[in-house]
Amino acid sequence: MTGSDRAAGTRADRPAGGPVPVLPRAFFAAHALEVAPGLLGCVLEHETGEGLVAVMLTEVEAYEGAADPASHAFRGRTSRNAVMFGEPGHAYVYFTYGMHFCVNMVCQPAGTASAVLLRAGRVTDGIPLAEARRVAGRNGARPVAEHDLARGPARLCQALAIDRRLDGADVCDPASPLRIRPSVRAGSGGAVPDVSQGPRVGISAAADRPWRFWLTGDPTVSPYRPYVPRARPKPVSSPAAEDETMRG
DNA sequence: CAGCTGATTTCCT
DNA sequence: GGAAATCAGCTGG
Repeated sequence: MTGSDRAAGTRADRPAGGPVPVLPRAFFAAHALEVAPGLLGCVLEHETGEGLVAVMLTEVEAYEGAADPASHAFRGRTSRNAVMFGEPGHAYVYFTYGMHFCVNMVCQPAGTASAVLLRAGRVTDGIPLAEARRVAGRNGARPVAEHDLARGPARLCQALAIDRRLDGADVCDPASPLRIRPSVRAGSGGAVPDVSQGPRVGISAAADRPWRFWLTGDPTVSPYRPYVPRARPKPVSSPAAEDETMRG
């Protein structure tokens, strides 16, 4: 590497001597339904000791608070969702299914819970590092297609190494390890991809609200999966085992 | 390709 | 005690 001339400088959209471009906090102070489509095309970056991985967002979902039964904040503030009630422009990271992290961008002024779930993106920087993270911890270690690196909310977090330590991180702070840059698709002069809208994925409540937004036709958008209740994990298979209370 | 299942922790009723 | 803003591996058609 040549050092000073091109360090982190593969992009020419940064004004010389100016501040690092990040989305202003006012952008996030609005309603999630307004913020969500505006996030498409923006770039989320996470810088760690391993290096930088960046993804251009291609799929998001809006969540309200008290008025949205599908929101984690629907039943009020808890230790898990506390960040959703705070200042906009911070990351709300939660852990689910015993193994996965998902990341949201907090919207609305402090006191009003609202957020946008980041569901998918296209890795634009640090592809080898993202690949290594995605195959880590697996035995078969089959290669991951480039368009699958951040296709899905938990995969996106794994590619970016986002975990609960980043819950509350300020993505509007240029000095933050996790930050978000403005859209690269606006004003480029080229064709602007269309935004599609449809129901949110994997939720049982308010499943009819079309609050999911994605870039039409983008291969990194996750497949739509409606909510389906799962059958009981272990149905009775032995006739003599009627004593279900035996576990104490 | 559609459908099902295990993994595994946090939160809520 | 059970569901959850999920994913990967496997099965069968």
